[in-house]
Amino acid sequence: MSARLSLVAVPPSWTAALEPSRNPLVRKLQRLVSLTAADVTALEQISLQSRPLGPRLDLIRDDEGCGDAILVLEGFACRYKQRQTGQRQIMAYLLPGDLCEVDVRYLGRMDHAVGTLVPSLVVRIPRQNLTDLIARHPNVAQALRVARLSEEATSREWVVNLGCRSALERMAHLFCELMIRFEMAGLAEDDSCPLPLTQADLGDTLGLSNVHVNRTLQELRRQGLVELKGKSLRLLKRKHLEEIGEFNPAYLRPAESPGDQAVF
Amino acid sequence: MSARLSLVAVPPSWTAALEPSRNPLVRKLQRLVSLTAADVTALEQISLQSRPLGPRLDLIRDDEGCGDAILVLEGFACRYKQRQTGQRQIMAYLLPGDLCEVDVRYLGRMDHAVGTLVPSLVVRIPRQNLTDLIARHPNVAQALRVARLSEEATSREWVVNLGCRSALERMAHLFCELMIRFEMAGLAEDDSCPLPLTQADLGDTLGLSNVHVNRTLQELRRQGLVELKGKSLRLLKRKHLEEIGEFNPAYLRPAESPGDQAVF
DNA sequence: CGGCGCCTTGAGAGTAATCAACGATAGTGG
DNA sequence: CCACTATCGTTGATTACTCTCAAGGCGCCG
Repeated sequence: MSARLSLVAVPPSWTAALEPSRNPLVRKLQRLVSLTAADVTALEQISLQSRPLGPRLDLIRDDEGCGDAILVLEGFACRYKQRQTGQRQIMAYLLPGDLCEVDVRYLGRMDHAVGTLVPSLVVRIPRQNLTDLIARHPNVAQALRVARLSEEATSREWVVNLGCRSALERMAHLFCELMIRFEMAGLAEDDSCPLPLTQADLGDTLGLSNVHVNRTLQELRRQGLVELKGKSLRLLKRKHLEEIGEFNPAYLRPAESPGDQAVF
Repeated sequence: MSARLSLVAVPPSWTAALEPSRNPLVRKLQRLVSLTAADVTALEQISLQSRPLGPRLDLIRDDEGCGDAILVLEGFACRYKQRQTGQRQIMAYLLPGDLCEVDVRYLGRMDHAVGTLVPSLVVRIPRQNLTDLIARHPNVAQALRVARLSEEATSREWVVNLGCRSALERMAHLFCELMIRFEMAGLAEDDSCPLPLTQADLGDTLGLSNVHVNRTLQELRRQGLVELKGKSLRLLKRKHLEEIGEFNPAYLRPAESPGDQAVF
């Protein structure tokens, strides 16, 4: 409905391709490659079968054999592993616009789960639909490949974060990363973005206890670096925060001048 | 030379495709998909320009803009990040048979380095050669995609390892992973494989100090779980070790019945 | 033989975990 | 509208895992 209103409000010369889409997947991919109107329509088409889900709901279980992909449109989901001890480790966040491919077909059974952290709007995309989309829309295929490179790099960054940074540094790095990712999905402004996670969720992400997350957050606040209230995060001294976390956004953003085609 | 001997020893009906290759890349990919003789020849062809390199040598620097891929034939290399503090975190190992694509063309400058840990035999593959190989050999392309899924999963496993496991558990998990990876490259037998790393290298992998690596190793030895001497690792109680590390090899091995084509 | 790199060991410090309790907040039902 | 309850956030005290610093030993290579 608001989409139609804005169509009325803007000059009629604006085409669908130029019109900024409300779809976070479209917004994200448009930052990676240029998409045609047909590409955008196809992406919006595939996002139609969305379902609202509650918090803490599994989308894919550890032992499940399904090969569907998951697209998050709103909310916050994650890949995570539950240990026998009860400990949970979050391996990756799925923000609005993130498409989560599941490798179960090639590497045996799933060894981790995918689930929502907060109430979310997600689409389950049958593998065949995704295959068709990619076959018919080479721009989209290319954009998805680049997005995947970024996901891989993000995973490696998390290894570094967990492996050799202190609690304060880890949290600073995570917050800087989240801000950029929300910005790329068109969901952040003025150095602030949604952060609906609990401190326990952050702990399971950063490899810290919830108590220590709390104290680390207080330290960040005390230093006037961040503001975190009402499920919203604001970076007050972004440069400083980036220094603390040794954060370099190169792994999240496309190169200035895109290079060759991704090979595989 | 031993290759020619075995050719003599086996029935003449064995073709080049059936003859087990000495090339670790071929051996690895053959476990993922079936390759034709032409596929094998092409892979061996691309491995010809190998260079022997000393230990601790950078193959790709942090700020380098090269888009070549790196193939390790012998030795031990890694992706790593050097912090300003001097700390190093290893993000991934490159074992014989591992092909390391560098994403620099899509995501700005390299933000980490790739280098040898010990004397190694590596090939620098120009991007164009890799593109050609993949275009002409769909089986190889498919195998490389599957191998990449496995690398991604490995990265996520390392996140879990660093995020929520104790020193002993981490090390147990890493050793189990290494054993399987060497087995897939045809370089392990009887639960033992090469491990030419120093304790400092292990520390930079596991997020532990070299002192604590030493003590953790002693504990594993004391419990009769592993034997580590002369740059060779042997798992004495593999099942037990897998339990300690909660190790599930699913992420390293292909599914019993391969599924559809990888999508992108 | 000397030097260097690596492994080993001891002592002390520190970061973060655990345990426990209390306060704040929000959603629920009477 | 308010009490009730559950979840989440906060705080203090204690424990422990791991780090840092320091020194000595061992083996290897020039």
